Amino acid sequence: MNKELVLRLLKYKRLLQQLKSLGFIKVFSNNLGDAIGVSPALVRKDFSVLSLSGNKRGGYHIDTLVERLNEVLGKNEKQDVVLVGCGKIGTALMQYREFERQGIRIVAGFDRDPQNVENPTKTPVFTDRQLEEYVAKHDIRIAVVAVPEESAADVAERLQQAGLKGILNFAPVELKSSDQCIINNVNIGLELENLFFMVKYAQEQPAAVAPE
Amino acid sequence: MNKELVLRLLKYKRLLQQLKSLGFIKVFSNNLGDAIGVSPALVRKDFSVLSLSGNKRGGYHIDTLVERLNEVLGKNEKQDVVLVGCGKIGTALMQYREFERQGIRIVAGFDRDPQNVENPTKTPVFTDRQLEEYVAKHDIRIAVVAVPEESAADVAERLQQAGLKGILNFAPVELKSSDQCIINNVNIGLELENLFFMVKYAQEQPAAVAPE
DNA sequence: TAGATTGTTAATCGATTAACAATC
DNA sequence: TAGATTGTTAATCGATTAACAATC
Repeated sequence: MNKELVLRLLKYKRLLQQLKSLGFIKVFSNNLGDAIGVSPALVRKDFSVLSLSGNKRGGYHIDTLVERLNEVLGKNEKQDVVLVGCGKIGTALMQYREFERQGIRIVAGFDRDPQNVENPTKTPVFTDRQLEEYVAKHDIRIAVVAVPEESAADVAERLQQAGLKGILNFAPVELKSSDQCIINNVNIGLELENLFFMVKYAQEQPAAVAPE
Repeated sequence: MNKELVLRLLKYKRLLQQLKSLGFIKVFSNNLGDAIGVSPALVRKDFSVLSLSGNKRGGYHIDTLVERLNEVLGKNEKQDVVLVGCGKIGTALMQYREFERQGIRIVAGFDRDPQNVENPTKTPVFTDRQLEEYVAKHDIRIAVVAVPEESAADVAERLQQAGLKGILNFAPVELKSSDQCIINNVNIGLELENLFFMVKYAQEQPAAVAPE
């Protein structure tokens, strides 16, 4: 179960739910492959790993797929997270509609200086000194980190000490996963620099580029 | 030149600049490897691809590395971008300090409804009807997209029509690169769902997890 | 010199794909 | 039946790593 595979499964799931809501009943591996940008063979392989099978002629039954994907990916589990760092990015995330749509809820924010946080939402924002207590009390497993670069490493350390199991990190530092805690880094600046380079390079050497 | 390699090169560059500013003169492949989380062999391989060489005993000279990396990655090129969609995430990005630190500048924002944009910055926000004109006039190559899911596909289409070469997409839809235009998707919800799964899975099957 | 590190080759590894028999 | 699609195996591909000779 590597990250890429899981991301594909999540994409299948989203897509299938959409198809279902549009009234589709079945789907072929090449439809799915086209839609998420992989080969039909890989789609079939992924499904076979999940012991999902289709019909030799009629493709896959969407309901069955969705059901099994929910089973594997864990549908209605509690998905509560805390947000550490309520600056511009942080508060934007507090209002991010997509989270609730995916069943994810930011239950509390923490900031070094909660007074200064412009918080138009109902989510409470506490001083970061209460972090450990809150996390323990509410059995929080996952945190979103949106603090400045300087504080990121310390915050991550504290979160791991507090027993958190997963961190989604927006600070522009590459934090490393440990056995106790899995960290996903979203490095916006890096993505954009990468894009600049890919574009420049594609212009110089039209043939040699392999996006994604 | 695949994406992973470019990301590593960007990370080397950042790290080396930091080391340099701390007064370091030289560095070994295993220092760099540890720092960015890859094997020393890969570091040496990457450098050898760039025809960078070190000293059999004394490691690599930081100045030489930085110089060559700037050469390859294109140091002081103009890095102007436009922002399409000035909602919560969009305006947060307008104020994102890390961009200017990396020499990236958001020169203009566009929104369907510029009146409603809370814009505490000097960056002008225009109506999206002016997008094509602005982009042509200022020779903009790259756009950051932070519009709602529903509009993302249309906006991407318009941007490609307008001749943009690269898009960094924050809308929760997977947009696909074409020959004309490279698209990097940053799907925050997906990253977080992924994290939830990885954490759950790691708990269930401690041995079988491979983060990142 | 002895020890350490580079540079590079060959081996490994894992993921993806081609291809095709099975079969609806 | 003829045609299309699955399910799976073996081949391919590319990236990473192990290992070691070269050498400072």
